[in-house]
Amino acid sequence: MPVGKTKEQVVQEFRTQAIEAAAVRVIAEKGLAGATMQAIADEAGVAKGTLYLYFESRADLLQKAAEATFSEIMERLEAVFAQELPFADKIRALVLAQLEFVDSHRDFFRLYVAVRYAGSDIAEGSRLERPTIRQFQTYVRKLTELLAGAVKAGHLGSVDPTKLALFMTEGINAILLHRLEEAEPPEAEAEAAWITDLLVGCK
Amino acid sequence: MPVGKTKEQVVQEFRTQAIEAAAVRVIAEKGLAGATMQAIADEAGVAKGTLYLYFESRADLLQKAAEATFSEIMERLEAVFAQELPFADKIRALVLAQLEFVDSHRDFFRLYVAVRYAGSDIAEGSRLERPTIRQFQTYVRKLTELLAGAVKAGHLGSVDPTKLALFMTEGINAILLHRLEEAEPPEAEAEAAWITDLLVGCK
Amino acid sequence: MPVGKTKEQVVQEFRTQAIEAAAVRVIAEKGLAGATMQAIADEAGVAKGTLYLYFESRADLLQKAAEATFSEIMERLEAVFAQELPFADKIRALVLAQLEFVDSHRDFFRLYVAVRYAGSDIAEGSRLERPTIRQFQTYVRKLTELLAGAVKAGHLGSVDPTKLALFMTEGINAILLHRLEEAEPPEAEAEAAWITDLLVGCK
Amino acid sequence: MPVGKTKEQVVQEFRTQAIEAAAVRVIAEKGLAGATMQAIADEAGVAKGTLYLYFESRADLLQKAAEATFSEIMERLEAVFAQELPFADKIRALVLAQLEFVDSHRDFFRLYVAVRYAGSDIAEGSRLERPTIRQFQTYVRKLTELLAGAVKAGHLGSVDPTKLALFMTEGINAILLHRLEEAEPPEAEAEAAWITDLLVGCK
DNA sequence: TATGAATGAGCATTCATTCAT
DNA sequence: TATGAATGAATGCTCATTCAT
Repeated sequence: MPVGKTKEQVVQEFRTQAIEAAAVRVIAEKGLAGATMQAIADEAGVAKGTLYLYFESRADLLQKAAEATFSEIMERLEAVFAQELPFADKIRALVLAQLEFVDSHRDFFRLYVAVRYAGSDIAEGSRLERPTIRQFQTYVRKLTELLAGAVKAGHLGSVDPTKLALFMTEGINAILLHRLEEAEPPEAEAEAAWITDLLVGCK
Repeated sequence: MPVGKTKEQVVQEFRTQAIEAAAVRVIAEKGLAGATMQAIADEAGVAKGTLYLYFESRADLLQKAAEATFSEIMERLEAVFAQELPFADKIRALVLAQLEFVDSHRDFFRLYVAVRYAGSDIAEGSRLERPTIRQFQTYVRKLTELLAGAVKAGHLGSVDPTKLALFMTEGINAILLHRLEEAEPPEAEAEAAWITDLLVGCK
Repeated sequence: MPVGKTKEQVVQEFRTQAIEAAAVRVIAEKGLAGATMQAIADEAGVAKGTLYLYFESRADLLQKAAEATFSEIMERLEAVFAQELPFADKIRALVLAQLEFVDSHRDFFRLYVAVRYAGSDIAEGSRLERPTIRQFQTYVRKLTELLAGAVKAGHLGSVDPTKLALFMTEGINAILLHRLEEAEPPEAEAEAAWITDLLVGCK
Repeated sequence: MPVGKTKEQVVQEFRTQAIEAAAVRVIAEKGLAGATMQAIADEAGVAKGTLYLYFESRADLLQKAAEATFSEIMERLEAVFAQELPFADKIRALVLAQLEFVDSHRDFFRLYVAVRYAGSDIAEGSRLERPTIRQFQTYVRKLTELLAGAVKAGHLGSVDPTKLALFMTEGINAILLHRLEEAEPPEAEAEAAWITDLLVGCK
């Protein structure tokens, strides 16, 4: 196994991640418009030109930074989906996973919002592929399947599972955003509980 | 009665509104970053300099455009709040009002999102007042009061009404956004019905 | 004599002078760059467009305003030149006239300076004729003649009278500028006396 | 010793001076209002954006350009002040230094005048420090001290030394300006001689 | 590979000038 | 004659991107 090559790849990957993380921090602090290449380079402790060795353009960098961060939370959610759990417990676990992630990654949300809602301000038009959105859609699809199963099993009244999935997702986001502004947010578990009750307590 | 003066005011107001509407369309089409003064002027069919006769700056224009659009929907929602209606019907009416507004103002949402989530990219820092956000908060407060009453009256399980209000609001937004992308969205009434059931069917 | 015509001319002239005076005040207060057409129109209490009924362009307006103000002081100096006076007394009278004019027209100097030193910022290139400079040159010429006579008569050492005239003129300006910044400038007579002594006391 | 660092500093300083020199030439040719960033960049043979790598703003650039040029002549004058010379010779040497400087820096005067008289058109209000004016005042103060000593020693009649210093300075400027327009100006020495006689020959 | 000086297209904003009323 | 809304060229400035070192 060619160790040199591997070492290079490791370095490459490390740099890439460090820059993406820097971008996330800058967006969190200064907003999307404040996330200039210079600001990101400064935060990452590299020169402006270096960014172009790892990313094609600003849009590409922001895109990938978003992707990376999304991947992190998606991984956790996938883990929950993979567990064998009763429906209500699964919902609660999903909500909890999101709450905990946001609690420990307060920077993340600004980026989330930037990508989710100002997408075309990042990627020129809707020309570029938006893997981030695809990740989001994957999540929604899985949630939809979960809900569809629950409807069939009689755990839920008969609603369009896709729409309920969307409704839930954004509703949870609202709570996440609200938590970010609360001085002392309640325990994540308690919060997950009432949200679950709201959704699952309905017949 | 100074008729001349009135005429001027009418023209002034007309122009102001036309420019605001143009801004909303541009934001809808090109995003916040694409809403340059030139683009807005072109869309409005006036010269760039003319914008500055009616607005102090780009931030002011975007702010006012957002305000104006928000005011339109808030008016409808206020009307619903003012009606004497059973709780469930009121919720349904609120949801319906939002659905109908978005159905007939497809441009609106991009602006809504821009203001709600990228606010600081419009107004430098939080220096400028953000009346739009205040309007939004007014709505949330009224909804909160409505929900608090319902909790007290036993129509709802015991949840934090503020959080439920936020949850509902964003959940509804998700459905609104989804409708925008649907080729043939279902009847607004049907949609309002299941959302209401979801929220109110819980005990 | 066609009275109507005359009346119109009187109004025309009155307006012209009022606008020129407004321009002088604005320059005094805000500097040359701050003397926009709008600012001048506001100060004059007329609409922006009206300025173009009396002047061809901003350059023309500023030019004429300068001319008018220069004419005022030139008139006084001409009167002194016309008097029959011994050399030293004439010099003293000239200095005194300038001191008194500046004392009572504090706005004037800013304009003087603007025209004298930033000429090409008023008139595009040096394309436009500069009557103001001509007025200034007329004054210098007359002073030169006076000095030439004094040299011939032995009242002065043998210097180039043109250069002495320029030297005097700017030297006096320095004193005028300095007076503008003094809280309680000395009597104009006293000032005129030492300046005259300086120039005439030389053999 | 970090040679690399030094090299960078040298380049930095060289560029800075080249741009300042370009600014001086543009002001000399087109006046203050014509000295746009584009014009200065063109004259310097760099792109517009490059100017902002070396100067914070247009005001900063013009300010520093003025400062640099002023420093050059001030250095020469300081050298004269530092010499042990009889009063009259010192005056003559000061006048001569100014004449020679202007003879070899014909562009300078337009800038001098711009800074001296239109200062507030360069720096918004009196917000920015005006080191240039301070340099000028330093010169006037030193000259004032020299003159005060001469009055005490009986070389001059009893005049206010400050005012005489101002008078001299501007008077000399007039001669400098006049020289600029003369096709074949006389020897600088001869000119310095009569000016000195004028000032010192008075008792 | 890493740098950061240089570039220049693009932006918000101002203001002299025009012209329909 | 007087107005001031409309215009758009021009300005100072920013920042994504390139490239010589």
